[in-house]
Amino acid sequence: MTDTAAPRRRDAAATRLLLLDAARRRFAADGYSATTVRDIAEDAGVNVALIHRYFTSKEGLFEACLTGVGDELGRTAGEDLTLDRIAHDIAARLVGPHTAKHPNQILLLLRSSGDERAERIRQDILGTFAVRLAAAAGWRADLPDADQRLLSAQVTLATAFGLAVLRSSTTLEPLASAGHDDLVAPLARLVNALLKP
Amino acid sequence: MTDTAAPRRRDAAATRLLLLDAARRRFAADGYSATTVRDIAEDAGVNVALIHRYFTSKEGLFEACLTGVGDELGRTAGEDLTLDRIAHDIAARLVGPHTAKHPNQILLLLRSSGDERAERIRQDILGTFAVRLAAAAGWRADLPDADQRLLSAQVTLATAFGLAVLRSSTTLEPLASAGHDDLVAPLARLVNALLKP
DNA sequence: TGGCTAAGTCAGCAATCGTTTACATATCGC
DNA sequence: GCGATATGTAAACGATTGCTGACTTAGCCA
Repeated sequence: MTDTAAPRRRDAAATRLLLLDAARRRFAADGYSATTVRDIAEDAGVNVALIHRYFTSKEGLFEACLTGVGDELGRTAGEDLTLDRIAHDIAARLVGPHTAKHPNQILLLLRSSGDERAERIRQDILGTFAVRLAAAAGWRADLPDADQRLLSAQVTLATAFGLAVLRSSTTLEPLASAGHDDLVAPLARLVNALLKP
Repeated sequence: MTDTAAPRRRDAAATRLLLLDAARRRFAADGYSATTVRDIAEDAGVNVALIHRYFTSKEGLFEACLTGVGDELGRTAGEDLTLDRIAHDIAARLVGPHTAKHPNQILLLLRSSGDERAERIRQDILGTFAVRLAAAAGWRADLPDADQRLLSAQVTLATAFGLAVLRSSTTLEPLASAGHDDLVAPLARLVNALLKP
C-alpha cells in the first residue's frame, strides 16, 4: 500500500491557482475573518507559507479573489444582455452549472475584509454591474429619469444578492431547494415590474 | 477638573443591556467573527469579563442578540400587515427612525456564528417572517399554489435583505443615499408584481 | 552532469483571541 | 452600622491568528 501521496510536480502558476480557487470558496462561504490562511492552504493541499509568497498577505489573496470574480463576471455576463434574459441569467447564476464548481461566487462581492483597496475593487464591480443591468433596460445617463431607473436596477441587483445570501446561509423552504425554473418565474415578474421601460 | 468619570452605579440589568446594545451594533455591522468581545466591552464601557458573567460566552451573547431582534420584529411588524403597507414597512426598516438607534438590525439575521443553536433561532425568525409576509398577500397553506406564493414572499424578503446588505456595505449610488420615498416607489412596484393575488 | 535558481517545507515568532481565576468594593437587608 | 453578597476589576492563561526566516529539494539550462 503506497499511502504516501506522490508529491505534486512543482509548478508555481498551478499552485497559485489552487490557492486562489480554495480561497474563493472559503471566503465566499465563510466570509473573510472567519477564514484562516491555514484553512485555505489545507484545502488547496499546499503549504501555508506559499500564500504569502504568491499573494504577500491574506488581504492580498482576498484582493486577488475579488478581481478574479470581477474578470469572470466581465466575461460571462457580457455586453449582450437583453431585458428578457435578465431573469434567466440571475437564476442561472444562483443555481447554474458554474455553481457546482464555484458555489455562490456572487457572495464574494458582499464579503468585506475592511481593507480599503479591496473595498474599492468591490465597489467598482458592483457599480459597473448595476449600470450594465440598467443599460439592458434602456437606461442612459442623460435621460430625465436616469436616477430612478438606475435605482430600480440596483434594487433588482439587491434581490439577486439577497437570494444568494438567503440560499447559502439558511434552509428557508421552498427557496432553499428551488430550481432554476422555480426562480425564473418570480424573477421575470420582478424584472418586468422594475426594469420595463 | 474632575476628569475621573463618575463610576456608574452598579446595576446588573442595566449593564446587561449596555452589553447587548453594543453587541447588536457590532455584530450587525461587522459580523460575528470580525467582532471581538473586547470591542463590545469597550463600546459598552464595561469590563470584558462581564460578558461571560452575563452571557457565559461570545456565542451566548450573539444568541441573546438574535432573540432580541426576533422579539422586536415580533412586536413591531405585528399581525396587522396589509399588502399595500409592505413596501412602506420595508423602506421604513431600511431608513426609518429606529435605524438611528439600531442601524441595520436586519443584518443581524444574516450574520452567522456557526453555532447550531443560533442558527436555529435565525431560521425560525426568518421562516415566520416570510410566512407573515405571504399571509398578508392572501397566502394560506392549503391553497393549490401555496408554494409559489410563499416563494414569491421569500423573494420579496430577499430583496429587503439584499438592500440592507448593499446599503450597509457599499456606497452604491443612488441606492446608498436613497431616502424612504425613493425606496418605496420601486418596492411598491415589486410587491405589486410578486405578491398581488 | 553539475550547479544555480525557483519552488516548497519547517518551525517558530509576536500579537490577539476567548476565557478564567483571584481579587476589590459597592449595595442592601438586618 | 455590619456583614453577606452581588457587582465590577485586574491580570493572566492557553490556543489560535497572520506572518517570517532559514532551510531543503526539485527543475532546468549550459
